Amino acid sequence: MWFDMKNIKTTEAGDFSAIMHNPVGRHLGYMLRRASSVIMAGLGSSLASIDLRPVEATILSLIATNPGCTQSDLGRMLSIQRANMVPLITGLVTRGYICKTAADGRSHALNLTEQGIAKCQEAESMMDQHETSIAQQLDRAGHDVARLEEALTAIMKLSA
Amino acid sequence: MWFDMKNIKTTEAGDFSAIMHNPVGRHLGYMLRRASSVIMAGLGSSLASIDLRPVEATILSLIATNPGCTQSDLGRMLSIQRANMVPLITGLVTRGYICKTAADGRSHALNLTEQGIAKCQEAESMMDQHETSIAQQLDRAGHDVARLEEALTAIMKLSA
DNA sequence: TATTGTTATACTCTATAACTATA
DNA sequence: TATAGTTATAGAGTATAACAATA
Repeated sequence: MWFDMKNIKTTEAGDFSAIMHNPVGRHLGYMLRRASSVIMAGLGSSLASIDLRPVEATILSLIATNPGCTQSDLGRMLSIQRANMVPLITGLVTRGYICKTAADGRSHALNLTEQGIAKCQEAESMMDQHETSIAQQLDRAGHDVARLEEALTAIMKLSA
Repeated sequence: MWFDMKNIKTTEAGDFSAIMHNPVGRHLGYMLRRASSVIMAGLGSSLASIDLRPVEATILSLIATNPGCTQSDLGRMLSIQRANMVPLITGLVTRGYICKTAADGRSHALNLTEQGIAKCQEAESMMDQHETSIAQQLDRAGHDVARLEEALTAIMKLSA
C-alpha cells in the first residue's frame, strides 16, 4: 500500500507519516508499479506454496498453450531478453517440468513433461483463483475490471 | 509493448512469434507491471537528460512538498525500506540537491538546497509534461484516466 | 547476414539482519 | 521498548557484449 496506515501514530513534532502531501499518487507510472507490486506479491506468496515464481508459472502456462515454442519466442512474448531466459528455462528443465527437443539445429522446441502438466494445472488454478478474487474485490468497489484491462493494454502499446 | 510487432516476420515452421496465444494479457499483475515499465521507461529517458532517476525526482518533489521530513518518512511514503533509502539520500546530498539538519538527535530534517529547488522544478516540469502527454493519448483512445487512477488506488489498498 | 542459445558481467532494486544512538 | 540511521549482504531482475553453431 503506497500509504501505510499501519505506520501512522499520534502526531509528533517531526512526524510526517500521517500528514505528508502525496505527489506520488498523481504519477501514473508509480501508481502502476505500486499496484503491480501489491498484486504480484499476493500471487507470489500463493505460488510459493508450490515452489514456483510468477514468471515460472507464466512460462509453464505459455508452453501449455503453445507447445513446441522456443525460449526466444517466450522471451519476446514476455519482454525478457534471450540471455535472461537461459537460467529460467534451465531451472524448469532441471526440475523436470519442461523438456527440450531439437527443432531447428540451433533452437529447441519446448514442451511440458507429465510432471510439468500437473504443475501447470496447479499453477493455473492458483492464478485463476487469485485473478478472480481481485476482480471480485474491484467489482464490489465499483471498478470496471474490463475497462481497466483495456486501459492497461492501451498503455502497453504506447511504447511501440 | 508486451507483444513486439517489430519482431514479427513471415511465419515459418517453429516461429511462434506472431501466433502465440497469450495468457499473459489476462493476468492483471503482469499487465500492471508491463504498463508501468512502458511508462517508467519513457519518464526515465526524459529525466536522464537532467541526470535524475524517477525515484530521485520523486524524492525531490516530496521534500519540496514536505520540507523538514525525514528519510524514514519518505521511505514509508514510497514503500522503500530504511536501509535502501540511505544510498538514495546520500546521492542527492552529495550532488548538493538536499541538505540534512539535525532534528531529533537521531533523525535529520530534509530540505532542498537552492540547487535542489531548481533541479526539482526542472524535474517536476518534465514529469508533468510526461504525465499530461500520456493522459492525452489515453483520453484520445477513449480511456478515462481518472477512473484508471481510482482503480489503481483501489488495488494499492488491497494489501492493507 | 540474421537468429538461437549461451556465458560472463554489471547494475539496479529489493530484502534481511544487525549495530549504534536516541526517544 | 521503539525508532532513526547505518552497514553489510544476498537475492532478484535487467542490460550489454561477445561467441559458436546454424539458418
